[in-house]
Amino acid sequence: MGNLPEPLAQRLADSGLRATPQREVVYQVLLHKRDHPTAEEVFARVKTEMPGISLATVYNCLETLVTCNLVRQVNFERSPTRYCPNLEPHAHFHDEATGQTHDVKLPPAVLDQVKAVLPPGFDATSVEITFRGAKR
Amino acid sequence: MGNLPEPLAQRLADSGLRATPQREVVYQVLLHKRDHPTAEEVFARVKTEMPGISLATVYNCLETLVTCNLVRQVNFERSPTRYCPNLEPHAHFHDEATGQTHDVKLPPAVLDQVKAVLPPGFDATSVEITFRGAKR
DNA sequence: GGAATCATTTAGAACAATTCTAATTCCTAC
DNA sequence: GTAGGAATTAGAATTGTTCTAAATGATTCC
Repeated sequence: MGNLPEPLAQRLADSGLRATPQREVVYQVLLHKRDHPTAEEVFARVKTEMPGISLATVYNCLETLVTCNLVRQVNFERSPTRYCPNLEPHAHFHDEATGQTHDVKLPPAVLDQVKAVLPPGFDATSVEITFRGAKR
Repeated sequence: MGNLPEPLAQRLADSGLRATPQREVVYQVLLHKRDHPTAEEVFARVKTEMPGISLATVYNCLETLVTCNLVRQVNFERSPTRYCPNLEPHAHFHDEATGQTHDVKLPPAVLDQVKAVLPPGFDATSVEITFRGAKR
């Protein structure tokens, strides 16, 4: 609602951006109910407080918050699905410079360690590990 | 888990499906150049051998191969991007029954172990770990 | 061997999520 | 206050994928 937890204005300013009402409301909505909403869901929630806001603005604000490192996108970037016939357990390394995806061998011990972070009651059928970065 | 062409007919039969020329060519194309192609790229490659094939069929074949566990999709399921204001290092657990996404705490030691699987020359700026399964 | 049945393929339309465009409004500095 | 950049907006456009309905192909069962 009205009050912003100050990181927002500060972080935006650091990036040379303004703290607008729309950005504040979008950020508040994300902080308020942390159920990993989609852009459409954020839009619906924001509209109850700011009925005039547009979907495009919600997308813009989300993008801004992501670039300020205040918010993470879970399903990362929107690119076509890729297919891989390698059935061994492996991670993927996505080279942001070239757009190429490389397989990275995943030792069973590491995979076990990763699976062990799940609290009781969480039964995973699959794990996906994806790195992004640049390859020399 | 060999990569010979033979498993194809067998795996398909196991699932009550037929080994059609289209499915064979799509699978061959994936085996032949393992650069994680998109559906469009597969389509382009397959057309050189089977000019009449349609894009819809390529999508169908890829889906079939995925359900037979002969191929993995890298960018997983096609659903809207989700946003998360939790900036602590954490993994995500996607509950396939409810569609909900939960944060899972990621101890620094595990994160370090995971980062250590990268061969020299791979500089990662981020890692994303996603589980899928069901929560009791 | 021929009809009945079912799987598969196909072209194109439909769809959903997102991004783009161009016009407008809003700030912030001079 | 006015110029200039930043942000917002509605709606169109784009992209990747799925759906639909018709045509084709393979199997089964007499």
